[in-house]
Amino acid sequence: MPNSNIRVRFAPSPTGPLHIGGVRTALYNYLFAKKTGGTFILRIEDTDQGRYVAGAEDYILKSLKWLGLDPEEGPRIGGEYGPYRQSERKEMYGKYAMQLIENGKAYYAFDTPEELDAKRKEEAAKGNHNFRYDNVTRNEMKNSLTLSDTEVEQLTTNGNKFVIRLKIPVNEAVTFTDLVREEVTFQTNELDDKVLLKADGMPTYHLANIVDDHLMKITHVIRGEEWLPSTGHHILLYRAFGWEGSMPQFAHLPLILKPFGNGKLSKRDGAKFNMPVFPLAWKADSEKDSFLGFREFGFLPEAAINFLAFLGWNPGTEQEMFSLEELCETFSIEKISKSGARFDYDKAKWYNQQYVHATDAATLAKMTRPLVDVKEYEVSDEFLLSYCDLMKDRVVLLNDFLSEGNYFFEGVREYDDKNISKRWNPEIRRSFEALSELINGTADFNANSLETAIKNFINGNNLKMGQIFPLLRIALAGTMKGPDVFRMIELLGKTETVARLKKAMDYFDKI
RNA sequence: GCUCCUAUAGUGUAGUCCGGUUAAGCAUUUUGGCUUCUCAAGCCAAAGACUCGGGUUCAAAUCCCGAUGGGAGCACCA
Repeated sequence: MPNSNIRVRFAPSPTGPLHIGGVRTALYNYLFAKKTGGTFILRIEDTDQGRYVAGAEDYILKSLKWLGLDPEEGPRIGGEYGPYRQSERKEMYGKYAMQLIENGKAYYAFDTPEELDAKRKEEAAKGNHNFRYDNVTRNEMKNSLTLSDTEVEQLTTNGNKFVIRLKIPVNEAVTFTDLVREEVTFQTNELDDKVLLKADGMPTYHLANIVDDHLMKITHVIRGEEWLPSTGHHILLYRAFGWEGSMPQFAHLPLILKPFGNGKLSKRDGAKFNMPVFPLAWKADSEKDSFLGFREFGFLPEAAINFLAFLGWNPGTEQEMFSLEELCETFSIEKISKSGARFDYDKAKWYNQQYVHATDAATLAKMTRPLVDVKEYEVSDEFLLSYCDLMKDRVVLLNDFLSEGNYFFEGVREYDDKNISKRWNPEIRRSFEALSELINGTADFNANSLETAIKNFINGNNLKMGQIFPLLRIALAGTMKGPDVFRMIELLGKTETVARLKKAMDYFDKI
């Protein structure tokens, strides 16, 4: 149960997969709610029927779930302020729009999209490239301000199409205090008469958003900076409704910028730079509209959260690792930075590595299991557990568990020829044969006793470590890289180790 | 073009409100070293920044003004 009246909402539009900027907005809303003992609400803003994408709502819910950002109210969850899908609230918006018509804060407009388009082109031809439907131009357009009552009467009945526009007052200043940007001012003369209710009877974002935030008793609107320019309209709307007294406070978040070059991070940047910009995979009809997510790239949700939290916020201390719970305790809007943050994929990977290192092998094994199964490797849980324990220090992304030690699962596919030919000779071959015997004869088959036995063997035969270990490693793994050889041998097991040695010796002879 | 927002190393940021004890801290990245059978990890070290120009002041990254750069918005999309 919430123990404060603070209510925040995350209000995505189901037009496709939720990008990472949206996820961060959700995160900050969630953190603020938790920090203040308030309520985190999910509202689906699906007022544009043309842009609705099936599966998008599902995707949003799944993404929040994966990240652990569970809304307390929302579609499929319920709550006392529902419904939480705007398409299901359609009737209310019309009613509120009418209220503004009646008190003179809004008016009917009958200009068709085609007419408006033509008007814009006409103005552009005259050199005026920013035609606005505003407190000047509305006097020469087709609307209830310029037409006679009878004409308006006719045009609004009999199923004629019209929109309702907000009547922006002339020559006023709208000032508000943004929680991250301090005082922001807009001149009403610069604001256009936004459409509130579309010809299809659906509200635009502006109307639906204000009505719902009011009805849902939202106290703080935490959203992306792209909304800052329309906040003037929103405040005017609150005023028009007479709701200014209970208007929520605004906090506009800095944008997430492209990792390289200019502009804000876009969904195409993921494919372009081979990095995830969505939480989960999204499958579309076409290849180019399908994307992998943080999860598929091998990120732990905790790491994604920690990384995202620090993109535009920091606690002001030197602590960098924060669990979701710790973030809930530490988060504060005052610490949000004002300027856009570049998407730093290196830092994201670093966070993941830290989390992988801090996670116990059993948990990692559980997460690696599906990856192993996809590859159709047949390995026991016990093997996978030891494997994860052995390899986790050299893993950055979960998928590295496969690539870094693929030789464990599929045997050696390729030997490092160059490093073999430098070292291999008949004398060493005899040592290897003896070594193979030794390993085969080791009763207590574990890394420690193997180490003692093998080192004794090397010393006892006047050999040097450098003559044996590199070749031994290549024989078992194909490469000079990898974890502790003795632990490798232990994990491979006696039979497999001896078999690999035999195969390797035959191969080495041929180089 | 117009409106609004913003400006500390390659990147993310601390410090800016309440000017001096910090010729700027942390992390990442890069480079080098230690460790080690190798590769990682870990540890140590190095490199690297107050956008510019004016002012105010004994003193400015910090206050004021201007310029420049960057970003967003300007739909019957959200």
